[in-house]
Amino acid sequence: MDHKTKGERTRSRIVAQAAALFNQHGYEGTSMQGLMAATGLQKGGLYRYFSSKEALAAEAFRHAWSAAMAARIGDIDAVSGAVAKLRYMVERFVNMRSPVPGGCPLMNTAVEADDGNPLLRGLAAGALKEWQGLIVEIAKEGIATGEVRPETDPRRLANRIIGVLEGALLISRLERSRHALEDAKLALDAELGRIDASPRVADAS
Amino acid sequence: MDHKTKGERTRSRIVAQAAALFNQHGYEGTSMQGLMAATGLQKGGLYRYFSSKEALAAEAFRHAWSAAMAARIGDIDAVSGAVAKLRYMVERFVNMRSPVPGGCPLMNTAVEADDGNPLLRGLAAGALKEWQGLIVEIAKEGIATGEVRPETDPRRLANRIIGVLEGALLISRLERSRHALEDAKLALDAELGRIDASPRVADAS
Amino acid sequence: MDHKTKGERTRSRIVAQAAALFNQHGYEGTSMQGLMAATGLQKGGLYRYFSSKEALAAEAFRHAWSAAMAARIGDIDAVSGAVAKLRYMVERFVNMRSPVPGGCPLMNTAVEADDGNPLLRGLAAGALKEWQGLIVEIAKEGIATGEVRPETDPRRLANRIIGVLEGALLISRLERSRHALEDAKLALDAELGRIDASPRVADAS
Amino acid sequence: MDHKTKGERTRSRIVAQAAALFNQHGYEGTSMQGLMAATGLQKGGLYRYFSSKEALAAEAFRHAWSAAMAARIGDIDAVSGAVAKLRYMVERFVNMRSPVPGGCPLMNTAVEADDGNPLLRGLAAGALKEWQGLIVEIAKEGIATGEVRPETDPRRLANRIIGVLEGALLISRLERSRHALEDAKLALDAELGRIDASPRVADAS
DNA sequence: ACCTACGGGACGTCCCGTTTAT
DNA sequence: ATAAACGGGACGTCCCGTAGGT
Repeated sequence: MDHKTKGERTRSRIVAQAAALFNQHGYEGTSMQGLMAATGLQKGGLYRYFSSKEALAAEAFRHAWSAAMAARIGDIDAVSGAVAKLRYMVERFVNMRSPVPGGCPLMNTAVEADDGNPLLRGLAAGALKEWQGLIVEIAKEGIATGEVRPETDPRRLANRIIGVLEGALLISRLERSRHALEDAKLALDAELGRIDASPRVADAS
Repeated sequence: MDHKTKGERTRSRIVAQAAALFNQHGYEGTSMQGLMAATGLQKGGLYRYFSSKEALAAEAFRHAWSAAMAARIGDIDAVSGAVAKLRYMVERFVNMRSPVPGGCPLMNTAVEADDGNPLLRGLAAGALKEWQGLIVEIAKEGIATGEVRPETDPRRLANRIIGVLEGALLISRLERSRHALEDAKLALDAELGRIDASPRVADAS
Repeated sequence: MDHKTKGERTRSRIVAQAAALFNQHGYEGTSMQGLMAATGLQKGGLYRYFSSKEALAAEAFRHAWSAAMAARIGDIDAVSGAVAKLRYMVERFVNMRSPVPGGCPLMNTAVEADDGNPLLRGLAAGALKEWQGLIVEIAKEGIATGEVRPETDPRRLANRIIGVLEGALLISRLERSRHALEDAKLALDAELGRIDASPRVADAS
Repeated sequence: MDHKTKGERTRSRIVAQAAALFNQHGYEGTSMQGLMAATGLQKGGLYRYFSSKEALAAEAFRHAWSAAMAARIGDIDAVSGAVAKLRYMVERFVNMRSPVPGGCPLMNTAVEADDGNPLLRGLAAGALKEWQGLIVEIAKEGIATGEVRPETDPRRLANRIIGVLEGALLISRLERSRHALEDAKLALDAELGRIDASPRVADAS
């Protein structure tokens, strides 16, 4: 089925291994030497597939971001209801450990590249847009079906969720404790309850 | 009279100028050469005051963090009332431009140092604690005076405020727009309203 | 075909450019920084080819000395007759401008290295020997062919020529005038006439 | 009689000791540290007497040069006859060991300062002029008294003597042998014989 | 005249990212 | 895909000459 040539497999492997390094140590903090050690290839081998360290970093970011998004989305299509979908997403973010070591690639890349590398900055900006779009889409659908209060601003909601999660993640990383993340989940759950337009018996109790 | 020696003045100047560089480009992304250019000193001048790049970075972080905290605290003592103090703090965070270019030193350092430099990581962790402590103190006082609802958890409140602000800042930097920050202010104001135990006519309506 | 690798070309270029600097400013007076500026290379580039400043200075001296000797020898093989050869050599010394700026590498290096750097001193001593040897060879041949008076001491003759030329060069440099050198040529020509054993009509008059 | 204050004596001592260092290692090759060690004073002590390293080097050169000249002149006034005076001078140059270690200060300074330090170069040029002037004076007197052939050019004679001596000294230093100097003496003696206008019985034989 | 403070800039080592040859 | 060549530039140590304070 997915017949990949040997080269393609090697390339994928490099990207995955590079993603872990870049996400942990940053672009500047990752050396070709480190990449060689991690991939088991020589410099020439790496340059055969990627024209520069930056090109590899870009690819690695794309990889890390899809992996992160996949982990956060999970099997969301199987969840019914807009608010439930959003709760599901929050829950995944809080409880899944990062599929790529080093924390959230979006935060990592945004922070390092903000005053420097424009290519990576652009990729991070795009990633943010993608994540926002996803939430906006769900919210819009919820409004359309009447499940979500119509006065809800989907874009603001997206930024709210993303901001609260990323902020909590920052604190959690620094404290090496999950408390902040779990508190954030509680808060977001409450907030999502407030935009829920469907009558719930349980909540009233 | 605070007679500073020439050396002390030079040292302070180095720290301030280094703080800007480190905060913008990160520890790895800042070179001694860049520091030399920014300070107008040569190697000898720099290493006379700091035993290593890391030592200078540490001092620069402390400087950047005090500056950031000072900007966020402003004249908070002149504000009366716990909730008002917190609102004031949020307002400063959202509306002050960073006193040190490159954004929030806490976020920058935390992200870069998390999987690497332990010294800087420690400083960032300490900075977070300091900020949390400040908020906790205010909240506790508010509870003591009866101004703040007694069921409020000061620590959670602190993380909530910090997390929301930092998360919104991340988005704002990536979007190069103040919207996310301003939305965060609105949300936090509302939330602070909810922990306010003092009877307000306006709120009742 | 003499395919030089890129590195070999770079190396040669460094040596030639370094020779000019060292010959003008001496070993102590030449800095790696100056060499970097002159060659357009950075530390890494220089130290790839030479293990130390001293090693580079040694190579540069060898280069400067060959260039100086080549200039002084010129097309001496085309000149017939021992005395004529010597006159030719003197004439070249007096009239050629130094192929490497900064004057005679032998004098420069000898003076600076005499009470210091033994490596360079040794090279200078070797260079002197080489020059002496050249003159001695010519003189011996002249004696063998009967062209030069048999009582001539080749070694003394060599020192005489070299000493007079170098001494005159020293004065010329200090006076920034060619007079001393030209007077030295006149004197040496007369002296060479006196060791000439071949019957000359002109001389007899 | 020559009551010097303590300070004046210290100053003279510094100059004498510095002269030895500068003459051996050159201006660049001599460090303040070395001067401290040689004089037994601290930096502050040195700077009390001389405003800079260069100023001290200048003074040191003047001292070294007078010492050298004094050694070469010796008790020349007691020698009668211009040619005899010149022979005497040559003899002193060849046989006296340098009163300041490191060889002839004129050659040393001229070579190092030629493409660099203008102050020292100027002093060396002045020293050469002084030496030339001395010889010129003697030659002129000789011509006036009829002892020296009238067609002799005093200036050329001076350069001839100085050049031959300095050239021979250069070779001698490099060979660590007195041969070149002694050969130079022989040659100069012969040459001085040739400008001698007074009838000599011995020469005629 | 000592001693320390001050900032400059020397030389050197090591590793970086890239290119090339094979 | 390896491995060596290439040149860039990082950080660091040490000593330099000078200035002040005591």
